[in-house]
Amino acid sequence: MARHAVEHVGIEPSPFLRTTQFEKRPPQSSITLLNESQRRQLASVATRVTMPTRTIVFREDTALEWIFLASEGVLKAFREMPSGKRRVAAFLFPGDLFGLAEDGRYVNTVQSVTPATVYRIPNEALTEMLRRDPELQFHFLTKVTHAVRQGQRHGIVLARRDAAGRMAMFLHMLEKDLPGGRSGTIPLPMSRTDVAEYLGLSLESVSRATSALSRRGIVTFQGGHSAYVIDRARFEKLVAAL
Amino acid sequence: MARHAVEHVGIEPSPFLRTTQFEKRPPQSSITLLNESQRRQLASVATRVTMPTRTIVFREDTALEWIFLASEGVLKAFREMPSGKRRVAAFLFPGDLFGLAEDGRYVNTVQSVTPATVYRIPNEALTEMLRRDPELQFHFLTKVTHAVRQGQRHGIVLARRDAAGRMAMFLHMLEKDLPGGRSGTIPLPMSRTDVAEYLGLSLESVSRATSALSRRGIVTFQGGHSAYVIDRARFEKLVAAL
DNA sequence: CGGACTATTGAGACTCCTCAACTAACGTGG
DNA sequence: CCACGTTAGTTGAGGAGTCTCAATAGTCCG
Repeated sequence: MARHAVEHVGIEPSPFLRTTQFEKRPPQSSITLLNESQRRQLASVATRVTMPTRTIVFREDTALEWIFLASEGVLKAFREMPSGKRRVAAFLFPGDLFGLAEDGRYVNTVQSVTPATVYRIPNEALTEMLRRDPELQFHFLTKVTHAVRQGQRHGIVLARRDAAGRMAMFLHMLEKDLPGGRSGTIPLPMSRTDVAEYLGLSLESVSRATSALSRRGIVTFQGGHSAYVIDRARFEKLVAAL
Repeated sequence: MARHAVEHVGIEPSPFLRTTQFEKRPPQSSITLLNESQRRQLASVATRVTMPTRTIVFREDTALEWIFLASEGVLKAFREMPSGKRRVAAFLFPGDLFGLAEDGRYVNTVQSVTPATVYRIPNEALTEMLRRDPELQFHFLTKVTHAVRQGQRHGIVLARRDAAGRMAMFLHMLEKDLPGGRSGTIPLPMSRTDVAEYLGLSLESVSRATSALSRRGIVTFQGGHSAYVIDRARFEKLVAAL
Protein backbone atom coordinates (compact mmCIF):
# COMPACT_ATOMS: atom_id res chain seq x y z
CA MET A 1 0.00 0.00 0.00
CA ALA A 2 1.25 3.41 -0.84
CA ARG A 3 2.26 5.39 2.21
CA HIS A 4 0.45 8.64 2.52
CA ALA A 5 0.00 10.86 5.50
CA VAL A 6 -0.05 8.05 8.00
CA GLU A 7 -0.99 9.25 11.42
CA HIS A 8 -2.06 7.60 14.62
CA VAL A 9 -5.06 9.30 16.07
CA GLY A 10 -8.08 8.46 18.11
CA ILE A 11 -11.19 7.09 16.51
CA GLU A 12 -13.67 9.90 16.16
CA PRO A 13 -16.82 9.44 18.17
CA SER A 14 -19.42 10.21 15.58
CA PRO A 15 -20.37 8.03 12.67
CA PHE A 16 -17.36 5.81 12.81
CA LEU A 17 -19.20 2.58 13.05
CA ARG A 18 -22.56 3.41 11.67
CA THR A 19 -24.74 0.60 10.52
CA THR A 20 -28.26 -0.37 9.85
CA GLN A 21 -29.44 -2.47 12.69
CA PHE A 22 -29.95 -6.02 12.00
CA GLU A 23 -32.57 -7.18 14.41
CA LYS A 24 -34.91 -4.54 15.72
CA ARG A 25 -36.22 -1.40 14.18
CA PRO A 26 -34.60 1.50 15.94
CA PRO A 27 -36.86 4.29 17.12
CA GLN A 28 -35.56 7.07 14.90
CA SER A 29 -32.45 6.54 12.89
CA SER A 30 -30.85 3.25 12.03
CA ILE A 31 -27.54 4.14 13.55
CA THR A 32 -25.59 2.19 16.08
CA LEU A 33 -22.40 3.51 17.52
CA LEU A 34 -19.44 2.21 19.36
CA ASN A 35 -19.11 2.98 22.98
CA GLU A 36 -16.13 4.78 24.46
CA SER A 37 -14.30 1.65 25.48
CA GLN A 38 -14.63 0.09 22.06
CA ARG A 39 -13.41 3.22 20.36
CA ARG A 40 -10.37 3.29 22.59
CA GLN A 41 -9.74 -0.36 21.95
CA LEU A 42 -9.90 0.06 18.20
CA ALA A 43 -7.87 3.24 18.26
CA SER A 44 -5.07 1.39 19.98
CA VAL A 45 -4.51 -0.82 16.95
CA ALA A 46 -5.90 1.27 14.09
CA THR A 47 -3.88 3.63 11.96
CA ARG A 48 -5.54 6.53 10.24
CA VAL A 49 -4.30 6.82 6.68
CA THR A 50 -5.04 9.68 4.32
CA MET A 51 -4.49 9.34 0.61
CA PRO A 52 -5.06 11.29 -2.61
CA THR A 53 -7.32 10.27 -5.48
CA ARG A 54 -6.48 7.11 -7.40
CA THR A 55 -4.44 5.52 -4.61
CA ILE A 56 -4.55 1.75 -4.54
CA VAL A 57 -5.14 0.47 -1.02
CA PHE A 58 -4.53 -3.16 -1.88
CA ARG A 59 -4.64 -5.39 -4.93
CA GLU A 60 -6.66 -8.52 -5.50
CA ASP A 61 -4.88 -11.81 -4.84
CA THR A 62 -2.32 -10.24 -2.55
CA ALA A 63 -1.91 -11.57 0.97
CA LEU A 64 -4.29 -10.31 3.62
CA GLU A 65 -2.54 -8.01 6.02
CA TRP A 66 -5.01 -5.36 7.16
CA ILE A 67 -8.71 -4.81 7.45
CA PHE A 68 -9.96 -1.34 6.63
CA LEU A 69 -12.71 0.98 7.65
CA ALA A 70 -13.52 3.89 5.38
CA SER A 71 -13.64 7.19 7.20
CA GLU A 72 -13.72 9.95 4.61
CA GLY A 73 -14.03 10.12 0.86
CA VAL A 74 -15.10 7.43 -1.56
CA LEU A 75 -13.31 4.33 -2.76
CA LYS A 76 -14.14 1.52 -5.16
CA ALA A 77 -13.65 -2.23 -4.94
CA PHE A 78 -13.19 -3.87 -8.31
CA ARG A 79 -11.85 -6.93 -10.08
CA GLU A 80 -10.00 -7.20 -13.33
CA MET A 81 -11.57 -9.73 -15.64
CA PRO A 82 -9.50 -12.01 -17.86
CA SER A 83 -10.47 -9.92 -20.89
CA GLY A 84 -9.07 -6.83 -19.24
CA LYS A 85 -12.47 -5.37 -18.41
CA ARG A 86 -13.15 -4.18 -14.93
CA ARG A 87 -16.16 -4.83 -12.79
CA VAL A 88 -16.72 -2.55 -9.84
CA ALA A 89 -18.22 -4.67 -7.07
CA ALA A 90 -18.97 -1.79 -4.74
CA PHE A 91 -18.31 1.79 -3.89
CA LEU A 92 -17.10 2.34 -0.35
CA PHE A 93 -18.38 5.23 1.72
CA PRO A 94 -17.56 6.45 5.24
CA GLY A 95 -18.37 3.73 7.73
CA ASP A 96 -17.94 0.87 5.26
CA LEU A 97 -15.76 -2.07 6.17
CA PHE A 98 -13.50 -3.57 3.52
CA GLY A 99 -10.57 -5.89 3.08
CA LEU A 100 -12.27 -9.09 4.16
CA ALA A 101 -10.31 -11.76 2.40
CA GLU A 102 -10.82 -15.31 1.22
CA ASP A 103 -8.26 -17.90 2.20
CA GLY A 104 -5.86 -15.16 3.18
CA ARG A 105 -6.02 -13.24 -0.10
CA TYR A 106 -7.93 -10.10 -0.96
CA VAL A 107 -10.57 -10.77 -3.59
CA ASN A 108 -10.88 -7.23 -4.92
CA THR A 109 -8.60 -4.33 -5.60
CA VAL A 110 -9.56 -1.22 -3.68
CA GLN A 111 -8.71 2.25 -4.94
CA SER A 112 -9.73 5.72 -3.86
CA VAL A 113 -11.88 7.69 -6.27
CA THR A 114 -11.62 10.89 -4.21
CA PRO A 115 -9.11 11.93 -1.59
CA ALA A 116 -9.86 9.50 1.19
CA THR A 117 -9.07 8.59 4.76
CA VAL A 118 -9.30 5.07 6.09
CA TYR A 119 -8.56 3.24 9.31
CA ARG A 120 -6.10 0.45 8.80
CA ILE A 121 -6.23 -2.38 11.32
CA PRO A 122 -3.86 -5.37 11.39
CA ASN A 123 -5.85 -8.48 10.72
CA GLU A 124 -4.53 -10.51 13.63
CA ALA A 125 -5.14 -7.73 16.10
CA LEU A 126 -8.65 -7.19 14.88
CA THR A 127 -9.49 -10.88 14.87
CA GLU A 128 -8.23 -11.26 18.38
CA MET A 129 -10.13 -8.21 19.51
CA LEU A 130 -13.32 -9.49 17.95
CA ARG A 131 -12.92 -12.82 19.71
CA ARG A 132 -12.58 -11.00 22.99
CA ASP A 133 -15.33 -8.43 22.55
CA PRO A 134 -18.61 -9.89 21.29
CA GLU A 135 -20.32 -6.51 21.25
CA LEU A 136 -17.68 -5.10 18.96
CA GLN A 137 -17.85 -8.18 16.81
CA PHE A 138 -21.58 -7.76 16.58
CA HIS A 139 -21.03 -4.35 15.04
CA PHE A 140 -18.88 -5.95 12.41
CA LEU A 141 -21.41 -8.70 11.83
CA THR A 142 -24.02 -6.03 11.27
CA LYS A 143 -21.77 -4.25 8.83
CA VAL A 144 -21.06 -7.34 6.82
CA THR A 145 -24.74 -8.18 6.78
CA HIS A 146 -25.36 -4.76 5.37
CA ALA A 147 -22.82 -5.49 2.65
CA VAL A 148 -24.73 -8.63 1.73
CA ARG A 149 -27.88 -6.63 1.15
CA GLN A 150 -26.02 -3.99 -0.81
CA GLY A 151 -24.71 -6.76 -3.03
CA GLN A 152 -28.21 -8.06 -3.58
CA ARG A 153 -29.45 -4.63 -4.52
CA HIS A 154 -26.55 -4.31 -6.91
CA GLY A 155 -27.64 -7.58 -8.48
CA ILE A 156 -31.14 -6.27 -8.98
CA VAL A 157 -29.73 -3.21 -10.73
CA LEU A 158 -27.50 -5.34 -12.93
CA ALA A 159 -30.40 -7.49 -13.99
CA ARG A 160 -32.20 -4.55 -15.54
CA ARG A 161 -32.07 -4.19 -19.27
CA ASP A 162 -32.45 -0.49 -19.81
CA ALA A 163 -29.52 1.78 -19.12
CA ALA A 164 -31.63 4.72 -17.98
CA GLY A 165 -33.36 2.56 -15.39
CA ARG A 166 -30.06 1.26 -14.08
CA MET A 167 -28.73 4.78 -13.84
CA ALA A 168 -31.83 5.92 -11.99
CA MET A 169 -31.51 3.06 -9.52
CA PHE A 170 -27.88 3.93 -9.02
CA LEU A 171 -28.73 7.53 -8.26
CA HIS A 172 -31.42 6.33 -5.92
CA MET A 173 -28.93 4.19 -4.01
CA LEU A 174 -26.45 7.02 -3.78
CA GLU A 175 -29.11 9.36 -2.52
CA LYS A 176 -29.91 7.01 0.32
CA ASP A 177 -26.34 6.03 1.14
CA LEU A 178 -24.77 9.47 1.05
CA PRO A 179 -26.23 11.59 3.80
CA GLY A 180 -24.50 14.57 2.24
CA GLY A 181 -26.91 14.86 -0.61
CA ARG A 182 -30.04 16.28 0.92
CA SER A 183 -32.64 18.37 -0.82
CA GLY A 184 -32.61 16.40 -4.02
CA THR A 185 -28.97 16.98 -4.89
CA ILE A 186 -27.05 13.77 -5.34
CA PRO A 187 -23.25 13.88 -5.36
CA LEU A 188 -21.57 11.73 -7.99
CA PRO A 189 -17.97 11.58 -6.80
CA MET A 190 -16.93 8.87 -9.25
CA SER A 191 -16.21 9.06 -12.95
CA ARG A 192 -18.57 7.92 -15.69
CA THR A 193 -16.24 5.05 -16.33
CA ASP A 194 -16.56 3.95 -12.70
CA VAL A 195 -20.32 4.15 -12.95
CA ALA A 196 -20.25 2.14 -16.16
CA GLU A 197 -18.13 -0.57 -14.56
CA TYR A 198 -20.46 -0.68 -11.58
CA LEU A 199 -23.61 -0.86 -13.68
CA GLY A 200 -22.25 -3.35 -16.17
CA LEU A 201 -22.67 -0.91 -19.04
CA SER A 202 -20.35 0.67 -21.53
CA LEU A 203 -19.18 4.18 -20.87
CA GLU A 204 -21.18 5.35 -23.86
CA SER A 205 -24.37 3.82 -22.56
CA VAL A 206 -23.98 5.60 -19.25
CA SER A 207 -23.49 8.83 -21.09
CA ARG A 208 -26.56 8.22 -23.21
CA ALA A 209 -28.53 7.31 -20.10
CA THR A 210 -27.68 10.56 -18.38
CA SER A 211 -28.56 12.43 -21.55
CA ALA A 212 -31.88 10.64 -21.73
CA LEU A 213 -32.71 11.39 -18.08
CA SER A 214 -31.80 14.98 -18.70
CA ARG A 215 -33.70 15.27 -21.96
CA ARG A 216 -36.80 13.72 -20.43
CA GLY A 217 -36.69 16.30 -17.66
CA ILE A 218 -36.27 13.82 -14.83
CA VAL A 219 -32.77 14.60 -13.62
CA THR A 220 -30.23 17.32 -14.37
CA PHE A 221 -26.50 16.85 -14.11
CA GLN A 222 -24.31 19.71 -13.06
CA GLY A 223 -20.67 19.56 -13.95
CA GLY A 224 -20.80 15.80 -14.25
CA HIS A 225 -20.29 15.21 -10.53
CA SER A 226 -23.66 15.99 -9.12
CA ALA A 227 -27.24 15.25 -10.05
CA TYR A 228 -30.49 16.87 -9.13
CA VAL A 229 -33.86 15.16 -9.32
CA ILE A 230 -36.36 17.45 -11.02
CA ASP A 231 -39.37 15.23 -11.44
CA ARG A 232 -39.44 13.14 -8.29
CA ALA A 233 -42.58 11.24 -9.25
CA ARG A 234 -41.28 10.05 -12.60
CA PHE A 235 -37.90 9.37 -11.05
CA GLU A 236 -39.36 7.05 -8.44
CA LYS A 237 -41.51 5.43 -11.07
CA LEU A 238 -38.50 4.73 -13.25
CA VAL A 239 -36.58 3.34 -10.28
CA ALA A 240 -39.40 0.96 -9.46
CA ALA A 241 -40.10 0.02 -13.07
CA LEU A 242 -38.31 -3.26 -12.95
CA MET B 1 -44.20 -20.52 8.16
CA ALA B 2 -45.88 -23.71 7.17
CA ARG B 3 -45.53 -26.42 9.78
CA HIS B 4 -43.92 -29.55 8.50
CA ALA B 5 -42.31 -32.35 10.38
CA VAL B 6 -40.96 -30.18 13.14
CA GLU B 7 -38.65 -32.09 15.39
CA HIS B 8 -36.17 -31.15 18.05
CA VAL B 9 -32.95 -33.00 17.57
CA GLY B 10 -29.29 -32.51 18.20
CA ILE B 11 -27.16 -30.67 15.72
CA GLU B 12 -25.26 -33.18 13.68
CA PRO B 13 -21.52 -32.99 14.10
CA SER B 14 -20.44 -33.00 10.49
CA PRO B 15 -20.82 -30.20 8.04
CA PHE B 16 -23.31 -28.22 9.99
CA LEU B 17 -21.36 -25.04 10.13
CA ARG B 18 -19.00 -25.35 7.26
CA THR B 19 -17.36 -22.23 5.97
CA THR B 20 -14.45 -20.95 4.05
CA GLN B 21 -12.00 -19.51 6.46
CA PHE B 22 -11.69 -15.86 6.47
CA GLU B 23 -8.20 -15.13 7.58
CA LYS B 24 -5.68 -17.87 7.00
CA ARG B 25 -5.46 -20.51 4.40
CA PRO B 26 -6.23 -23.84 6.02
CA PRO B 27 -3.83 -26.69 5.38
CA GLN B 28 -6.14 -28.98 3.45
CA SER B 29 -9.79 -28.18 3.26
CA SER B 30 -11.39 -24.87 3.98
CA ILE B 31 -13.70 -26.28 6.60
CA THR B 32 -14.22 -25.02 10.09
CA LEU B 33 -16.49 -26.83 12.45
CA LEU B 34 -18.30 -26.12 15.64
CA ASN B 35 -17.00 -27.73 18.76
CA GLU B 36 -19.11 -29.95 20.94
CA SER B 37 -20.13 -27.25 23.36
CA GLN B 38 -21.26 -24.93 20.62
CA ARG B 39 -23.29 -27.64 18.97
CA ARG B 40 -25.01 -28.39 22.22
CA GLN B 41 -25.68 -24.76 22.78
CA LEU B 42 -27.19 -24.27 19.36
CA ALA B 43 -29.16 -27.46 19.60
CA SER B 44 -30.81 -26.21 22.74
CA VAL B 45 -32.50 -23.38 20.87
CA ALA B 46 -32.66 -24.69 17.30
CA THR B 47 -35.56 -26.60 15.82
CA ARG B 48 -35.00 -28.93 12.93
CA VAL B 49 -37.72 -28.44 10.34
CA THR B 50 -38.28 -30.65 7.31
CA MET B 51 -40.43 -29.48 4.44
CA PRO B 52 -41.47 -30.61 0.96
CA THR B 53 -40.69 -28.84 -2.29
CA ARG B 54 -42.10 -25.37 -2.85
CA THR B 55 -42.59 -24.56 0.82
CA ILE B 56 -42.25 -20.92 1.70
CA VAL B 57 -40.07 -20.45 4.77
CA PHE B 58 -40.80 -16.76 5.14
CA ARG B 59 -41.95 -13.89 2.96
CA GLU B 60 -40.22 -10.60 2.29
CA ASP B 61 -41.32 -7.66 4.42
CA THR B 62 -42.67 -9.85 7.18
CA ALA B 63 -41.39 -9.40 10.71
CA LEU B 64 -38.16 -11.12 11.64
CA GLU B 65 -38.76 -14.00 13.96
CA TRP B 66 -36.21 -16.69 13.24
CA ILE B 67 -32.79 -17.06 11.71
CA PHE B 68 -32.23 -20.20 9.65
CA LEU B 69 -29.44 -22.53 8.77
CA ALA B 70 -29.90 -24.80 5.75
CA SER B 71 -29.18 -28.41 6.52
CA GLU B 72 -30.42 -30.51 3.61
CA GLY B 73 -31.83 -29.78 0.20
CA VAL B 74 -31.82 -26.56 -1.76
CA LEU B 75 -33.78 -23.35 -1.29
CA LYS B 76 -33.94 -20.03 -3.07
CA ALA B 77 -34.06 -16.46 -1.80
CA PHE B 78 -35.88 -14.10 -4.12
CA ARG B 79 -37.69 -10.81 -4.35
CA GLU B 80 -40.81 -9.89 -6.26
CA MET B 81 -40.29 -6.81 -8.37
CA PRO B 82 -43.02 -4.21 -8.83
CA SER B 83 -43.59 -5.47 -12.36
CA GLY B 84 -44.29 -8.94 -11.03
CA LYS B 85 -40.97 -10.35 -12.18
CA ARG B 86 -38.86 -12.27 -9.77
CA ARG B 87 -35.17 -11.98 -9.11
CA VAL B 88 -33.49 -14.86 -7.35
CA ALA B 89 -30.80 -13.35 -5.13
CA ALA B 90 -29.25 -16.65 -4.10
CA PHE B 91 -29.67 -20.36 -3.91
CA LEU B 92 -29.19 -21.77 -0.44
CA PHE B 93 -27.29 -24.99 0.12
CA PRO B 94 -26.51 -27.03 3.24
CA GLY B 95 -24.52 -24.92 5.66
CA ASP B 96 -25.85 -21.60 4.38
CA LEU B 97 -27.22 -19.07 6.81
CA PHE B 98 -30.34 -17.12 5.90
CA GLY B 99 -33.02 -14.94 7.36
CA LEU B 100 -30.84 -11.97 8.26
CA ALA B 101 -33.23 -9.09 8.23
CA GLU B 102 -33.11 -5.36 7.80
CA ASP B 103 -34.80 -3.19 10.41
CA GLY B 104 -36.67 -6.21 11.67
CA ARG B 105 -38.11 -7.32 8.33
CA TYR B 106 -36.95 -10.05 6.01
CA VAL B 107 -35.74 -8.65 2.72
CA ASN B 108 -36.26 -11.77 0.61
CA THR B 109 -38.76 -14.54 0.37
CA VAL B 110 -37.21 -17.96 0.88
CA GLN B 111 -38.74 -21.08 -0.63
CA SER B 112 -37.55 -24.66 -0.94
CA VAL B 113 -36.81 -25.89 -4.44
CA THR B 114 -36.29 -29.48 -3.28
CA PRO B 115 -37.43 -31.25 -0.13
CA ALA B 116 -35.38 -29.48 2.49
CA THR B 117 -34.43 -29.46 6.14
CA VAL B 118 -33.43 -26.34 7.99
CA TYR B 119 -32.54 -25.34 11.51
CA ARG B 120 -34.81 -22.66 12.82
CA ILE B 121 -33.41 -20.47 15.59
CA PRO B 122 -35.32 -17.74 17.40
CA ASN B 123 -33.68 -14.45 16.66
CA GLU B 124 -33.45 -13.23 20.24
CA ALA B 125 -31.97 -16.46 21.47
CA LEU B 126 -29.40 -16.50 18.70
CA THR B 127 -28.44 -12.89 19.18
CA GLU B 128 -27.98 -13.40 22.87
CA MET B 129 -25.94 -16.51 22.29
CA LEU B 130 -23.71 -14.73 19.81
CA ARG B 131 -23.11 -11.94 22.28
CA ARG B 132 -22.04 -14.49 24.83
CA ASP B 133 -19.93 -16.74 22.62
CA PRO B 134 -17.49 -14.83 20.41
CA GLU B 135 -16.17 -18.00 18.83
CA LEU B 136 -19.63 -19.00 17.70
CA GLN B 137 -20.26 -15.50 16.48
CA PHE B 138 -17.07 -15.65 14.51
CA HIS B 139 -18.45 -18.63 12.65
CA PHE B 140 -21.45 -16.58 11.70
CA LEU B 141 -19.30 -13.64 10.71
CA THR B 142 -17.36 -15.96 8.45
CA LYS B 143 -20.56 -17.26 6.93
CA VAL B 144 -21.92 -13.82 6.22
CA THR B 145 -18.61 -12.78 4.73
CA HIS B 146 -18.87 -15.75 2.44
CA ALA B 147 -22.30 -14.56 1.40
CA VAL B 148 -20.85 -11.18 0.47
CA ARG B 149 -18.40 -12.83 -1.89
CA GLN B 150 -21.08 -15.03 -3.38
CA GLY B 151 -23.09 -11.92 -4.06
CA GLN B 152 -20.14 -10.31 -5.80
CA ARG B 153 -19.64 -13.37 -7.97
CA HIS B 154 -23.31 -13.28 -8.80
CA GLY B 155 -22.85 -9.69 -9.88
CA ILE B 156 -20.04 -10.65 -12.19
CA VAL B 157 -22.23 -13.28 -13.78
CA LEU B 158 -25.10 -10.83 -14.18
CA ALA B 159 -22.84 -8.33 -15.89
CA ARG B 160 -22.09 -10.75 -18.72
CA ARG B 161 -23.86 -10.20 -21.94
CA ASP B 162 -24.02 -13.66 -23.47
CA ALA B 163 -26.49 -16.16 -22.10
CA ALA B 164 -24.28 -19.19 -22.74
CA GLY B 165 -21.45 -17.61 -20.79
CA ARG B 166 -23.72 -16.82 -17.88
CA MET B 167 -25.01 -20.37 -17.88
CA ALA B 168 -21.47 -21.74 -17.96
CA MET B 169 -20.48 -19.56 -15.01
CA PHE B 170 -23.55 -20.71 -13.14
CA LEU B 171 -22.65 -24.35 -13.71
CA HIS B 172 -19.11 -23.57 -12.63
CA MET B 173 -20.36 -22.08 -9.37
CA LEU B 174 -22.64 -25.02 -8.70
CA GLU B 175 -19.82 -27.43 -9.35
CA LYS B 176 -17.69 -25.76 -6.71
CA ASP B 177 -20.46 -25.21 -4.18
CA LEU B 178 -22.10 -28.59 -4.34
CA PRO B 179 -19.69 -31.23 -3.11
CA GLY B 180 -22.11 -33.84 -4.37
CA GLY B 181 -21.24 -33.31 -7.99
CA ARG B 182 -17.88 -34.93 -8.42
CA SER B 183 -16.43 -36.37 -11.57
CA GLY B 184 -17.79 -33.67 -13.84
CA THR B 185 -21.45 -34.28 -13.11
CA ILE B 186 -23.19 -31.16 -11.87
CA PRO B 187 -26.58 -31.50 -10.20
CA LEU B 188 -29.16 -28.88 -11.20
CA PRO B 189 -31.83 -29.19 -8.53
CA MET B 190 -33.69 -26.05 -9.54
CA SER B 191 -36.01 -25.44 -12.45
CA ARG B 192 -35.09 -23.58 -15.62
CA THR B 193 -37.27 -20.76 -14.46
CA ASP B 194 -35.29 -20.51 -11.22
CA VAL B 195 -32.07 -20.45 -13.18
CA ALA B 196 -33.45 -17.73 -15.45
CA GLU B 197 -34.45 -15.60 -12.48
CA TYR B 198 -31.03 -16.06 -10.94
CA LEU B 199 -29.15 -15.22 -14.14
CA GLY B 200 -31.35 -12.31 -15.08
CA LEU B 201 -32.40 -13.99 -18.32
CA SER B 202 -35.69 -15.05 -19.77
CA LEU B 203 -36.66 -18.68 -19.50
CA GLU B 204 -36.31 -19.00 -23.25
CA SER B 205 -32.79 -17.64 -23.22
CA VAL B 206 -31.75 -20.19 -20.60
CA SER B 207 -33.22 -22.91 -22.73
CA ARG B 208 -31.38 -21.65 -25.78
CA ALA B 209 -28.18 -21.38 -23.77
CA THR B 210 -28.35 -25.00 -22.67
CA SER B 211 -29.11 -26.02 -26.22
CA ALA B 212 -26.12 -24.06 -27.46
CA LEU B 213 -23.77 -25.59 -24.87
CA SER B 214 -25.08 -28.99 -25.81
CA ARG B 215 -24.87 -28.43 -29.57
CA ARG B 216 -21.31 -27.11 -29.29
CA GLY B 217 -20.30 -30.25 -27.44
CA ILE B 218 -19.25 -28.51 -24.24
CA VAL B 219 -21.88 -29.74 -21.78
CA THR B 220 -24.63 -32.35 -21.93
CA PHE B 221 -27.81 -32.16 -19.91
CA GLN B 222 -29.44 -35.32 -18.68
CA GLY B 223 -33.07 -35.20 -17.75
CA GLY B 224 -32.91 -31.46 -17.18
CA HIS B 225 -31.62 -31.76 -13.62
CA SER B 226 -28.02 -32.65 -14.11
CA ALA B 227 -25.23 -31.50 -16.37
CA TYR B 228 -21.99 -33.12 -17.43
CA VAL B 229 -18.99 -31.24 -18.70
CA ILE B 230 -17.66 -32.93 -21.82
CA ASP B 231 -15.04 -30.52 -23.02
CA ARG B 232 -13.44 -29.20 -19.87
CA ALA B 233 -10.96 -26.97 -21.68
CA ARG B 234 -13.56 -25.13 -23.70
CA PHE B 235 -15.83 -24.99 -20.69
CA GLU B 236 -13.22 -23.24 -18.56
CA LYS B 237 -12.39 -20.95 -21.42
CA LEU B 238 -16.01 -19.94 -21.77
CA VAL B 239 -16.30 -19.37 -18.03
CA ALA B 240 -13.27 -17.10 -18.03
CA ALA B 241 -14.22 -15.30 -21.23
CA LEU B 242 -15.57 -12.26 -19.55
C1' DC C 1 -2.18 27.95 -23.00
C1' DG C 2 -1.30 23.51 -24.43
C1' DG C 3 -2.09 18.55 -23.93
C1' DA C 4 -3.99 14.49 -22.19
C1' DC C 5 -7.80 12.57 -20.34
C1' DT C 6 -12.86 12.30 -19.91
C1' DA C 7 -17.29 12.65 -21.79
C1' DT C 8 -20.76 13.11 -25.51
C1' DT C 9 -22.95 11.87 -29.83
C1' DG C 10 -23.76 9.08 -34.18
C1' DA C 11 -24.28 4.65 -37.18
C1' DG C 12 -24.30 -0.27 -37.79
C1' DA C 13 -23.89 -5.07 -35.76
C1' DC C 14 -25.07 -8.19 -32.25
C1' DT C 15 -27.77 -10.35 -28.48
C1' DC C 16 -31.54 -10.91 -25.86
C1' DC C 17 -36.64 -10.19 -24.95
C1' DT C 18 -41.36 -10.78 -26.21
C1' DC C 19 -45.00 -13.26 -28.34
C1' DA C 20 -46.47 -17.56 -29.99
C1' DA C 21 -46.83 -22.36 -31.08
C1' DC C 22 -45.46 -26.80 -30.02
C1' DT C 23 -43.54 -30.84 -27.38
C1' DA C 24 -42.46 -33.31 -23.21
C1' DA C 25 -43.11 -34.57 -18.47
C1' DC C 26 -45.74 -35.06 -14.51
C1' DG C 27 -49.56 -36.02 -11.36
C1' DT C 28 -54.36 -36.88 -10.79
C1' DG C 29 -58.50 -39.23 -11.12
C1' DG C 30 -61.48 -42.35 -13.39
C1' DC D 1 -53.81 -48.88 -16.38
C1' DC D 2 -54.85 -45.23 -19.12
C1' DA D 3 -56.64 -40.68 -20.32
C1' DC D 4 -56.45 -36.19 -19.30
C1' DG D 5 -55.06 -31.66 -17.77
C1' DT D 6 -51.56 -28.90 -15.96
C1' DT D 7 -46.98 -27.49 -15.71
C1' DA D 8 -42.28 -27.28 -17.53
C1' DG D 9 -39.37 -26.86 -21.33
C1' DT D 10 -38.06 -26.21 -26.36
C1' DT D 11 -37.92 -23.79 -30.72
C1' DG D 12 -39.03 -19.96 -34.16
C1' DA D 13 -39.67 -14.92 -35.90
C1' DG D 14 -39.68 -10.05 -35.17
C1' DG D 15 -38.62 -5.99 -32.23
C1' DA D 16 -36.04 -3.46 -28.53
C1' DG D 17 -31.82 -2.25 -26.51
C1' DT D 18 -27.00 -2.09 -25.89
C1' DC D 19 -22.11 -2.71 -27.69
C1' DT D 20 -18.53 -1.48 -30.74
C1' DC D 21 -16.18 1.64 -33.63
C1' DA D 22 -15.40 6.32 -34.72
C1' DA D 23 -15.34 11.20 -34.52
C1' DT D 24 -16.17 15.31 -31.82
C1' DA D 25 -16.55 18.25 -27.73
C1' DG D 26 -15.44 19.31 -23.13
C1' DT D 27 -12.53 19.39 -18.82
C1' DC D 28 -8.74 19.38 -15.73
C1' DC D 29 -3.90 20.02 -14.79
C1' DG D 30 0.66 21.28 -15.60
